[in-house]
Amino acid sequence: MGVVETTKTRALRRAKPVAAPRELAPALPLGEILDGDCVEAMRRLPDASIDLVFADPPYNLQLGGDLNRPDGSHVDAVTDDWDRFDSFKAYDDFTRAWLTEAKRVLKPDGALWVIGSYHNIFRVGAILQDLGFWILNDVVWRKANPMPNFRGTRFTNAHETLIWASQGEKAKYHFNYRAMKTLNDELQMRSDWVLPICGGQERLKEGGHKVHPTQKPEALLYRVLLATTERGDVVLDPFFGTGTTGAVARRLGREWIGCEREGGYRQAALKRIAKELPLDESALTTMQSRKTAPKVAFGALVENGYIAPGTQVFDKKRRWTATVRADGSLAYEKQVGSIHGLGKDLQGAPSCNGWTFWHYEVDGEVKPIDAARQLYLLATED
Amino acid sequence: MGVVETTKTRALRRAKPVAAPRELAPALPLGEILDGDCVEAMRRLPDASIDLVFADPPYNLQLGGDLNRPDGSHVDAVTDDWDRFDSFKAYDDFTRAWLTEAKRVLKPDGALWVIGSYHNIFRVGAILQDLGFWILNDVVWRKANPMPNFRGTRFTNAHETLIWASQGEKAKYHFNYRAMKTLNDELQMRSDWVLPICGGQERLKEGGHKVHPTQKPEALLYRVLLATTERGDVVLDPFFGTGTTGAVARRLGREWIGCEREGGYRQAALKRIAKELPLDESALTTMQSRKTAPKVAFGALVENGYIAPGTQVFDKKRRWTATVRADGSLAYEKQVGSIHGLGKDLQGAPSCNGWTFWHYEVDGEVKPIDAARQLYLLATED
DNA sequence: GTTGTCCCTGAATCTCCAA
DNA sequence: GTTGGAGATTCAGGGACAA
Repeated sequence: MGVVETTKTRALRRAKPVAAPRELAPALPLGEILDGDCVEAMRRLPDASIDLVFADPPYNLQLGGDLNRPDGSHVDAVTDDWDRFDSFKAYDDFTRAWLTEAKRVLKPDGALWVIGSYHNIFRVGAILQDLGFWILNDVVWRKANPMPNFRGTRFTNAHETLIWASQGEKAKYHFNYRAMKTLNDELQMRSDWVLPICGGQERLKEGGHKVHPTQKPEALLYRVLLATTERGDVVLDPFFGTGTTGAVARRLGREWIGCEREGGYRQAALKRIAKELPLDESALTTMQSRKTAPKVAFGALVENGYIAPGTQVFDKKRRWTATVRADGSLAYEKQVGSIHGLGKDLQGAPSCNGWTFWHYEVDGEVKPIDAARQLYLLATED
Repeated sequence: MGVVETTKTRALRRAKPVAAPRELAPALPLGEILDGDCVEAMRRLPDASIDLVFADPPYNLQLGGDLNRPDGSHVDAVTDDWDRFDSFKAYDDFTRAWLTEAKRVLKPDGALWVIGSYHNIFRVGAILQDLGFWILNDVVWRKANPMPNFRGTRFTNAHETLIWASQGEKAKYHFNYRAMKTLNDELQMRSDWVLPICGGQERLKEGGHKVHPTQKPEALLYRVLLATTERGDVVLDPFFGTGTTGAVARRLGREWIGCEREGGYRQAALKRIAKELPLDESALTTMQSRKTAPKVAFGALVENGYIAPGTQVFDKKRRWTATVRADGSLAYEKQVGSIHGLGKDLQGAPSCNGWTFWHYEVDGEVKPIDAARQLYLLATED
């Protein structure tokens, strides 16, 4: 077992040139959504060709009748055929089949993420252990705004579980420890992540109705991909849906491949991903060493979309204009640092409050980045 | 399936008199720690005799010392050269054995809690589903102060997972919804609980060393028992350790039975529990949900003068104003019905809680008619 | 522009009891 | 076993619209 830390050597070896990624992997259908059953689709991929599998399989919810809110309104539940299985046995067979293919296509140092709820995650976890995957962490997505339990019969089901696993006990894997620590205010990133559910502008809708019943928030994929892939890595999502994985992969400069049976989802995903703009190089370079680490949770603003990676920030007199990078660090020419550290260095000052020093434009207005922090604090207040 | 709420009837039926609990359940070794292997020990208990099982099973898959096969034979020490199949197989057999006994001794409306980490919880969860247990919630214990990941190779493992399950899909179970809501500042209790790990005064030590490596915090058991048992219920802990379950059960006026092989743990547990003082009756009275309060017919309020016949009642927006009739029915134009039925019909809703839907004026103030019921309940208590 | 209110919605295994 | 009536039950965020 062992972590392959992000090193320049490794980045050079693994990262595919942005200009011509296909030259190094001619057989891979990068940026394509494979039609049909995911097991069959994965069979078309070569062995040991994928860096990361992210899977959001059907949960097998086994819902009973209708459910109404106390105000009488009806809850729009997941009733799709793709979530129905005849028995645990049928679900287990299905799970074993797709996990087996996932294991085959993954590189020896590749990794797997699966997300699920208590309906399915225990079965998935046990089966992936049986297949030889080695669990590295289980991660809890604590929903900031879950649906309540309307009848007062149980605890509010306020979280979902992700499993992160390597190819085996002795297998290598990739973990961007520094980037995670930077993102988490210089504290180690924990196994519980508080993130809002997918709604608002981010939620894909057509004719006023949600396109997909279980669209995942981009912030979740953002953290997964930033934590466990490098630029140019190939990410496979066997249950692509409306393409959250593809959209975030493209934004972060990762290659992606999807599998999806439903034509409607495929169309929506392609349209969505086409609109996504890859971040530029300097925004994507994440922290490599302790020395350059920012000391604040500026990264959380970036992760949650309050400040986009690539945003230009500048001091009030516009003497310096720096670029926001994906992990919340800033880059100015060849200098890199936290919002505080870089501001201090550029001014040659003994210290600097980056929150008030750096500004950005929002809706044509210049504001200190502290304004974004205030918005974030308001939104995440307990 | 269904929640059996705390009713006076049920409390009377279930609760054993504090003075002489054994008279009603002479065969149960209440307040005792059974020696030996937990499966064998549980075999000594009668069918359908236990209200709640709380289990904190061993999960070190590399230690065979805790493993016995279902036939009673001992599993040899697990060493590195064991292949993973044998290791998982042995753990699964062990898990199936104790869960099978747990299911047998539980009453039809009893429930099971298990706590574990990613090493074992997926196997335990899948097996208990296979045995017919019905998962009600998975609950995340989010540790306020987890041990950091010293080597920076993974996410800080900052949580453990609990599974709460009933005897089956259609089985009844007990959930003190109102008590949980009260405990959580009048918001529904969620499936993620933030609690500190066990340390300080609470942590049992002997000669400066902790007595048990995985002693659970009492706050965790407190919440579990308060949420899913009543006073006088019998709680069984098959992996008793140093007796956190017994200590909290005693404090909360629940009966307990433990199983523990290690004499040292048994001694420490008995000593600890003896020091525990049961809370007095008034401290143990928890918030009752409306469901569990004695039922009051709206007609009784009219009959007793809390609402006069002829009173005008209306919804919050005053879309409809109805008249209270002498028998407790409501009349709106040509429609007549109960407080619930008429509210439902007028709104065209699938259902309606008339107590909160209808309002009336009292002393110039608009109040829901539920206010009158509260007054009535106060006046007729005991 | 700002504040307040109303309305809608989200992977949900969501009632009990008598007849 | 089923059926029907009585009765109990919700949190946070976003968008639209009014004041």
